Amino acid sequence: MQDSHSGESLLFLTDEQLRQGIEAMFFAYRGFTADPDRILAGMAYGRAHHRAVHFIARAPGTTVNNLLAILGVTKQSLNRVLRTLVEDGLVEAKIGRTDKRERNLFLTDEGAALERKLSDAQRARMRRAFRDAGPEAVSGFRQVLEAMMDSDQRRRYQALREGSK
Amino acid sequence: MQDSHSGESLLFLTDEQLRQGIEAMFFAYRGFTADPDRILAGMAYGRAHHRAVHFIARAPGTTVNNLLAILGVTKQSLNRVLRTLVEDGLVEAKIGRTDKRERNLFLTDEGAALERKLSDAQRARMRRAFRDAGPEAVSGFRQVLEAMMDSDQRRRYQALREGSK
DNA sequence: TTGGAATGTCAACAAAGCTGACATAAACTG
DNA sequence: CAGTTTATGTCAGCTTTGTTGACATTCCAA
Repeated sequence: MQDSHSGESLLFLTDEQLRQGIEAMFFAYRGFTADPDRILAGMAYGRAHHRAVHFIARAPGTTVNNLLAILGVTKQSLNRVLRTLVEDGLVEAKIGRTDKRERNLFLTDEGAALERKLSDAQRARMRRAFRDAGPEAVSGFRQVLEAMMDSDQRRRYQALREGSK
Repeated sequence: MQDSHSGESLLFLTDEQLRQGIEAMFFAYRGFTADPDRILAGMAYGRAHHRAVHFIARAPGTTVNNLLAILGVTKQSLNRVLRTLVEDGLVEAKIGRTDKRERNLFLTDEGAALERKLSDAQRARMRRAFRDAGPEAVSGFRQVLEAMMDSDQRRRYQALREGSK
Protein backbone atom coordinates (compact mmCIF):
# COMPACT_ATOMS: atom_id res chain seq x y z
CA MET A 1 0.00 0.00 0.00
CA GLN A 2 1.99 2.96 1.25
CA ASP A 3 5.30 2.23 2.88
CA SER A 4 8.25 1.37 2.45
CA HIS A 5 11.73 1.95 1.31
CA SER A 6 13.93 4.00 3.53
CA GLY A 7 11.75 4.69 6.47
CA GLU A 8 9.54 1.65 6.62
CA SER A 9 10.30 1.46 10.32
CA LEU A 10 8.86 4.94 10.76
CA LEU A 11 6.55 5.54 7.88
CA PHE A 12 3.88 3.12 8.93
CA LEU A 13 3.66 4.54 12.42
CA THR A 14 1.57 7.58 11.57
CA ASP A 15 -1.02 8.65 14.09
CA GLU A 16 -3.63 7.55 11.62
CA GLN A 17 -2.21 4.04 11.45
CA LEU A 18 -2.03 3.86 15.22
CA ARG A 19 -5.58 5.09 15.51
CA GLN A 20 -6.74 2.39 13.16
CA GLY A 21 -4.93 -0.15 15.28
CA ILE A 22 -6.72 1.17 18.33
CA GLU A 23 -10.09 0.97 16.66
CA ALA A 24 -9.34 -2.48 15.31
CA MET A 25 -8.69 -3.64 18.87
CA PHE A 26 -11.93 -2.10 20.04
CA PHE A 27 -14.13 -3.61 17.36
CA ALA A 28 -12.38 -6.96 17.34
CA TYR A 29 -12.68 -7.34 21.10
CA ARG A 30 -16.43 -6.97 20.80
CA GLY A 31 -16.47 -9.77 18.31
CA PHE A 32 -14.12 -11.78 20.46
CA THR A 33 -16.50 -11.77 23.42
CA ALA A 34 -19.77 -11.77 21.49
CA ASP A 35 -20.33 -15.52 21.18
CA PRO A 36 -19.65 -16.54 24.78
CA ASP A 37 -21.64 -13.52 25.94
CA ARG A 38 -24.60 -14.69 23.92
CA ILE A 39 -24.38 -18.16 25.45
CA LEU A 40 -24.04 -16.78 28.96
CA ALA A 41 -26.84 -14.27 28.54
CA GLY A 42 -29.48 -16.88 29.27
CA MET A 43 -27.73 -18.30 32.33
CA ALA A 44 -26.99 -16.69 35.64
CA TYR A 45 -23.37 -16.22 34.61
CA GLY A 46 -21.39 -13.51 32.93
CA ARG A 47 -18.04 -12.77 31.40
CA ALA A 48 -16.30 -12.98 34.75
CA HIS A 49 -17.46 -16.57 35.19
CA HIS A 50 -16.25 -17.41 31.72
CA ARG A 51 -12.79 -16.09 32.46
CA ALA A 52 -12.54 -17.99 35.73
CA VAL A 53 -13.69 -21.21 34.12
CA HIS A 54 -11.33 -20.73 31.20
CA PHE A 55 -8.22 -20.37 33.30
CA ILE A 56 -9.17 -23.16 35.68
CA ALA A 57 -9.57 -25.40 32.66
CA ARG A 58 -6.26 -24.19 31.35
CA ALA A 59 -4.36 -24.76 34.58
CA PRO A 60 -6.25 -27.31 36.67
CA GLY A 61 -5.35 -27.23 40.33
CA THR A 62 -4.39 -23.58 40.20
CA THR A 63 -4.74 -21.64 43.44
CA VAL A 64 -7.01 -18.71 44.13
CA ASN A 65 -4.02 -16.40 44.45
CA ASN A 66 -2.66 -17.44 41.09
CA LEU A 67 -6.01 -16.94 39.44
CA LEU A 68 -6.20 -13.52 41.05
CA ALA A 69 -2.92 -12.53 39.48
CA ILE A 70 -3.92 -13.81 36.06
CA LEU A 71 -7.30 -12.16 36.03
CA GLY A 72 -6.11 -8.95 37.61
CA VAL A 73 -9.08 -8.44 39.90
CA THR A 74 -9.54 -8.26 43.65
CA LYS A 75 -10.11 -11.35 45.72
CA GLN A 76 -13.54 -10.06 46.68
CA SER A 77 -14.54 -9.81 43.07
CA LEU A 78 -13.16 -13.22 42.19
CA ASN A 79 -14.57 -14.78 45.32
CA ARG A 80 -18.09 -13.76 44.41
CA VAL A 81 -17.72 -15.48 41.07
CA LEU A 82 -15.95 -18.52 42.45
CA ARG A 83 -18.49 -18.99 45.22
CA THR A 84 -21.41 -19.24 42.80
CA LEU A 85 -19.44 -21.65 40.61
CA VAL A 86 -18.66 -23.87 43.59
CA GLU A 87 -22.21 -23.68 44.92
CA ASP A 88 -23.56 -24.63 41.51
CA GLY A 89 -21.17 -27.56 41.31
CA LEU A 90 -19.14 -26.35 38.35
CA VAL A 91 -15.92 -25.86 40.25
CA GLU A 92 -14.38 -27.86 43.05
CA ALA A 93 -12.03 -26.19 45.53
CA LYS A 94 -9.79 -28.79 47.13
CA ILE A 95 -7.70 -27.95 50.16
CA GLY A 96 -4.04 -28.00 49.24
CA ARG A 97 -2.00 -31.04 50.21
CA THR A 98 1.29 -29.41 50.96
CA ASP A 99 -0.13 -26.07 52.06
CA LYS A 100 -3.54 -26.48 53.60
CA ARG A 101 -4.32 -22.77 53.36
CA GLU A 102 -4.45 -23.01 49.62
CA ARG A 103 -7.40 -24.06 47.54
CA ASN A 104 -6.69 -25.97 44.39
CA LEU A 105 -9.35 -25.30 41.81
CA PHE A 106 -10.75 -27.88 39.42
CA LEU A 107 -13.67 -28.05 37.06
CA THR A 108 -16.28 -30.70 37.70
CA ASP A 109 -17.72 -32.56 34.74
CA GLU A 110 -20.50 -30.03 34.58
CA GLY A 111 -17.99 -27.19 34.75
CA ALA A 112 -15.91 -28.74 32.03
CA ALA A 113 -19.04 -29.04 29.89
CA LEU A 114 -19.76 -25.34 30.22
CA GLU A 115 -16.15 -24.46 29.55
CA ARG A 116 -16.21 -26.54 26.40
CA LYS A 117 -19.39 -24.92 25.19
CA LEU A 118 -18.01 -21.41 25.68
CA SER A 119 -14.60 -22.34 24.42
CA ASP A 120 -15.94 -24.00 21.30
CA ALA A 121 -17.84 -20.88 20.34
CA GLN A 122 -14.89 -18.62 20.94
CA ARG A 123 -12.45 -20.91 19.20
CA ALA A 124 -14.74 -21.22 16.20
CA ARG A 125 -14.52 -17.49 15.66
CA MET A 126 -10.78 -17.45 16.24
CA ARG A 127 -10.38 -20.33 13.82
CA ARG A 128 -12.33 -18.51 11.15
CA ALA A 129 -10.30 -15.36 11.68
CA PHE A 130 -7.01 -17.25 11.61
CA ARG A 131 -7.99 -19.16 8.52
CA ASP A 132 -9.21 -16.07 6.70
CA ALA A 133 -6.07 -14.16 7.56
CA GLY A 134 -3.55 -16.92 6.98
CA PRO A 135 -0.53 -18.23 8.92
CA GLU A 136 1.67 -15.20 8.26
CA ALA A 137 -0.96 -12.87 9.62
CA VAL A 138 -1.51 -15.04 12.67
CA SER A 139 2.13 -14.81 13.55
CA GLY A 140 2.04 -11.03 13.27
CA PHE A 141 -1.18 -10.87 15.25
CA ARG A 142 0.45 -12.66 18.13
CA GLN A 143 3.64 -10.66 17.99
CA VAL A 144 1.79 -7.36 18.22
CA LEU A 145 -0.52 -8.53 20.98
CA GLU A 146 2.38 -9.81 22.99
CA ALA A 147 4.20 -6.52 22.58
CA MET A 148 1.09 -4.71 23.76
CA MET A 149 0.88 -6.51 27.10
CA ASP A 150 2.22 -5.19 30.37
CA SER A 151 5.39 -7.06 31.18
CA ASP A 152 3.94 -8.94 34.14
CA GLN A 153 0.93 -10.01 32.10
CA ARG A 154 3.26 -11.10 29.34
CA ARG A 155 5.11 -13.28 31.79
CA ARG A 156 1.88 -14.92 32.84
CA TYR A 157 0.82 -15.38 29.24
CA GLN A 158 4.10 -17.03 28.39
CA ALA A 159 3.96 -19.20 31.49
CA LEU A 160 0.61 -20.55 30.33
CA ARG A 161 2.09 -21.30 26.93
CA GLU A 162 4.98 -23.14 28.47
CA GLY A 163 2.79 -25.02 30.90
CA SER A 164 0.65 -26.61 28.22
CA LYS A 165 3.31 -27.61 25.76
CA MET B 1 -1.94 -32.92 18.37
CA GLN B 2 -4.58 -34.43 16.14
CA ASP B 3 -5.21 -32.96 12.71
CA SER B 4 -4.20 -32.62 9.79
CA HIS B 5 -3.34 -34.42 6.69
CA SER B 6 -4.50 -31.71 4.35
CA GLY B 7 -1.59 -29.44 4.98
CA GLU B 8 -0.02 -26.39 6.45
CA SER B 9 -3.16 -24.32 5.98
CA LEU B 10 -4.75 -26.38 8.73
CA LEU B 11 -1.77 -27.47 10.70
CA PHE B 12 -1.42 -24.26 12.62
CA LEU B 13 -5.05 -24.26 13.68
CA THR B 14 -4.78 -26.63 16.60
CA ASP B 15 -6.97 -26.00 19.60
CA GLU B 16 -3.84 -25.10 21.47
CA GLN B 17 -2.94 -22.43 18.94
CA LEU B 18 -6.45 -21.04 19.06
CA ARG B 19 -6.41 -21.02 22.82
CA GLN B 20 -3.19 -19.06 22.79
CA GLY B 21 -4.77 -16.58 20.44
CA ILE B 22 -7.68 -16.22 22.83
CA GLU B 23 -5.41 -15.63 25.78
CA ALA B 24 -3.30 -13.20 23.81
CA MET B 25 -6.44 -11.15 23.13
CA PHE B 26 -7.36 -11.22 26.79
CA PHE B 27 -4.00 -10.11 28.12
CA ALA B 28 -3.34 -7.62 25.35
CA TYR B 29 -6.69 -5.94 25.84
CA ARG B 30 -5.82 -5.29 29.45
CA GLY B 31 -2.65 -3.57 28.34
CA PHE B 32 -4.55 -1.75 25.64
CA THR B 33 -6.88 -0.08 28.14
CA ALA B 34 -4.45 0.23 31.04
CA ASP B 35 -2.98 3.64 30.27
CA PRO B 36 -6.21 5.56 29.60
CA ASP B 37 -7.77 3.81 32.59
CA ARG B 38 -4.98 5.08 34.80
CA ILE B 39 -5.47 8.63 33.56
CA LEU B 40 -9.22 8.46 34.01
CA ALA B 41 -9.03 6.90 37.45
CA GLY B 42 -8.45 10.25 39.07
CA MET B 43 -11.24 12.04 37.21
CA ALA B 44 -14.94 11.46 37.38
CA TYR B 45 -14.80 9.65 34.06
CA GLY B 46 -14.38 6.08 32.95
CA ARG B 47 -13.78 3.95 29.91
CA ALA B 48 -17.19 4.75 28.51
CA HIS B 49 -16.35 8.45 28.45
CA HIS B 50 -13.10 7.69 26.71
CA ARG B 51 -14.84 5.75 24.00
CA ALA B 52 -17.41 8.47 23.41
CA VAL B 53 -14.77 11.17 23.26
CA HIS B 54 -12.62 9.07 20.95
CA PHE B 55 -15.29 8.55 18.34
CA ILE B 56 -16.55 12.11 18.52
CA ALA B 57 -12.99 13.25 17.86
CA ARG B 58 -12.74 10.78 15.04
CA ALA B 59 -15.98 11.79 13.36
CA PRO B 60 -16.87 15.32 14.46
CA GLY B 61 -20.51 16.16 13.97
CA THR B 62 -21.62 12.55 14.27
CA THR B 63 -25.13 11.97 15.54
CA VAL B 64 -26.16 10.24 18.73
CA ASN B 65 -27.68 7.41 16.75
CA ASN B 66 -24.51 6.84 14.81
CA LEU B 67 -22.44 6.84 17.96
CA LEU B 68 -24.88 4.35 19.45
CA ALA B 69 -24.32 1.98 16.58
CA ILE B 70 -20.55 2.30 16.78
CA LEU B 71 -20.34 1.80 20.52
CA GLY B 72 -22.99 -0.88 20.63
CA VAL B 73 -24.69 0.28 23.79
CA THR B 74 -28.18 1.49 24.61
CA LYS B 75 -29.12 5.13 24.23
CA GLN B 76 -29.77 5.35 27.96
CA SER B 77 -26.28 4.20 28.71
CA LEU B 78 -24.71 6.52 26.18
CA ASN B 79 -26.95 9.37 27.21
CA ARG B 80 -25.73 9.24 30.78
CA VAL B 81 -22.15 9.50 29.59
CA LEU B 82 -22.91 12.17 27.02
CA ARG B 83 -24.87 14.25 29.50
CA THR B 84 -21.99 14.50 31.94
CA LEU B 85 -19.62 15.37 29.10
CA VAL B 86 -21.95 18.12 27.88
CA GLU B 87 -22.56 19.41 31.41
CA ASP B 88 -18.83 19.53 32.03
CA GLY B 89 -18.28 21.39 28.80
CA LEU B 90 -16.24 18.73 27.02
CA VAL B 91 -18.78 17.99 24.34
CA GLU B 92 -21.14 20.24 22.46
CA ALA B 93 -24.40 18.86 21.07
CA LYS B 94 -25.59 21.07 18.24
CA ILE B 95 -29.08 20.67 16.90
CA GLY B 96 -28.95 19.35 13.36
CA ARG B 97 -29.43 21.82 10.53
CA THR B 98 -31.28 19.63 8.10
CA ASP B 99 -32.95 17.43 10.71
CA LYS B 100 -33.48 19.29 13.92
CA ARG B 101 -34.16 16.13 15.89
CA GLU B 102 -30.60 15.08 15.49
CA ARG B 103 -27.76 16.24 17.65
CA ASN B 104 -24.40 16.74 16.01
CA LEU B 105 -21.66 16.08 18.51
CA PHE B 106 -18.43 18.02 18.72
CA LEU B 107 -15.60 18.26 21.21
CA THR B 108 -14.95 21.61 22.83
CA ASP B 109 -11.36 22.71 23.28
CA GLU B 110 -11.41 21.18 26.72
CA GLY B 111 -12.85 17.96 25.36
CA ALA B 112 -10.24 17.85 22.63
CA ALA B 113 -7.55 18.31 25.27
CA LEU B 114 -8.77 15.32 27.23
CA GLU B 115 -9.09 13.28 24.08
CA ARG B 116 -5.52 14.10 23.16
CA LYS B 117 -4.24 13.16 26.58
CA LEU B 118 -5.95 9.76 26.51
CA SER B 119 -5.16 9.18 22.90
CA ASP B 120 -1.50 10.03 23.33
CA ALA B 121 -1.14 7.48 26.07
CA GLN B 122 -2.90 4.77 24.11
CA ARG B 123 -1.06 5.54 20.90
CA ALA B 124 2.27 5.46 22.70
CA ARG B 125 1.66 1.88 23.70
CA MET B 126 0.39 0.96 20.25
CA ARG B 127 3.42 2.62 18.69
CA ARG B 128 5.78 0.66 20.91
CA ALA B 129 3.99 -2.58 20.12
CA PHE B 130 3.97 -1.87 16.38
CA ARG B 131 7.62 -0.89 16.40
CA ASP B 132 8.67 -3.91 18.42
CA ALA B 133 6.73 -6.28 16.19
CA GLY B 134 7.59 -4.72 12.85
CA PRO B 135 5.58 -3.78 9.74
CA GLU B 136 4.90 -7.34 8.64
CA ALA B 137 3.45 -8.21 12.00
CA VAL B 138 1.31 -5.09 12.06
CA SER B 139 -0.25 -6.06 8.79
CA GLY B 140 -1.06 -9.51 10.12
CA PHE B 141 -2.37 -8.06 13.35
CA ARG B 142 -4.86 -5.96 11.48
CA GLN B 143 -5.91 -8.73 9.14
CA VAL B 144 -6.73 -11.07 11.99
CA LEU B 145 -8.54 -8.42 14.01
CA GLU B 146 -10.61 -7.43 11.03
CA ALA B 147 -11.52 -11.04 10.40
CA MET B 148 -12.57 -11.38 14.01
CA MET B 149 -15.14 -8.59 13.89
CA ASP B 150 -18.84 -9.06 13.36
CA SER B 151 -19.67 -8.03 9.84
CA ASP B 152 -21.63 -4.96 10.83
CA GLN B 153 -18.85 -3.81 13.12
CA ARG B 154 -16.38 -4.40 10.33
CA ARG B 155 -18.40 -2.18 8.07
CA ARG B 156 -18.30 0.58 10.66
CA TYR B 157 -14.61 0.10 11.17
CA GLN B 158 -13.95 0.34 7.46
CA ALA B 159 -16.22 3.34 7.14
CA LEU B 160 -14.11 5.15 9.72
CA ARG B 161 -10.98 4.26 7.78
CA GLU B 162 -12.49 5.59 4.58
CA GLY B 163 -13.80 8.69 6.22
CA SER B 164 -10.43 9.84 7.45
CA LYS B 165 -8.31 9.15 4.41
C1' DT C 1 -52.91 15.48 10.16
C1' DT C 2 -51.16 11.56 11.78
C1' DG C 3 -47.60 8.01 12.22
C1' DG C 4 -43.13 7.03 13.10
C1' DA C 5 -38.29 8.36 13.87
C1' DA C 6 -34.77 10.62 16.75
C1' DT C 7 -33.86 12.06 21.02
C1' DG C 8 -34.08 12.74 26.01
C1' DT C 9 -35.34 11.34 30.60
C1' DC C 10 -37.03 8.79 34.77
C1' DA C 11 -36.87 4.65 37.45
C1' DA C 12 -35.24 0.34 38.60
C1' DC C 13 -32.06 -3.11 38.30
C1' DA C 14 -27.78 -6.22 37.32
C1' DA C 15 -22.92 -7.41 36.56
C1' DA C 16 -18.59 -6.78 37.96
C1' DG C 17 -15.32 -4.07 39.42
C1' DC C 18 -13.51 -1.43 43.83
C1' DT C 19 -12.11 -0.31 49.13
C1' DG C 20 -11.95 -1.28 53.93
C1' DA C 21 -12.41 -4.16 57.78
C1' DC C 22 -12.24 -8.34 59.96
C1' DA C 23 -11.92 -13.68 60.74
C1' DT C 24 -9.62 -18.04 60.44
C1' DA C 25 -6.38 -21.35 59.64
C1' DA C 26 -1.91 -22.57 58.38
C1' DA C 27 2.76 -21.75 57.76
C1' DC C 28 6.87 -19.56 58.78
C1' DT C 29 10.31 -17.30 61.89
C1' DG C 30 12.88 -16.14 65.68
C1' DC D 1 6.45 -21.85 71.70
C1' DA D 2 4.96 -17.01 70.54
C1' DG D 3 4.34 -13.87 67.17
C1' DT D 4 3.99 -12.63 62.37
C1' DT D 5 2.85 -13.39 57.76
C1' DT D 6 0.20 -15.61 54.18
C1' DA D 7 -3.92 -17.53 51.84
C1' DT D 8 -8.42 -17.37 51.81
C1' DG D 9 -13.12 -16.07 52.82
C1' DT D 10 -16.67 -12.80 54.01
C1' DC D 11 -19.48 -8.59 55.18
C1' DA D 12 -20.81 -4.02 53.92
C1' DG D 13 -20.93 -0.38 50.91
C1' DC D 14 -19.79 2.12 46.76
C1' DT D 15 -18.95 3.00 41.52
C1' DT D 16 -19.22 2.37 36.64
C1' DT D 17 -21.48 0.79 32.99
C1' DG D 18 -24.46 -1.90 31.11
C1' DT D 19 -29.69 -3.40 30.81
C1' DT D 20 -35.40 -2.81 30.31
C1' DG D 21 -39.49 -0.41 30.33
C1' DA D 22 -42.24 3.62 30.12
C1' DC D 23 -43.14 8.00 28.54
C1' DA D 24 -42.50 12.96 26.58
C1' DT D 25 -41.00 15.94 22.95
C1' DT D 26 -39.90 17.27 18.51
C1' DC D 27 -40.49 17.13 13.85
C1' DC D 28 -40.08 14.85 9.16
C1' DA D 29 -42.89 12.71 5.72
C1' DA D 30 -46.70 10.44 3.69
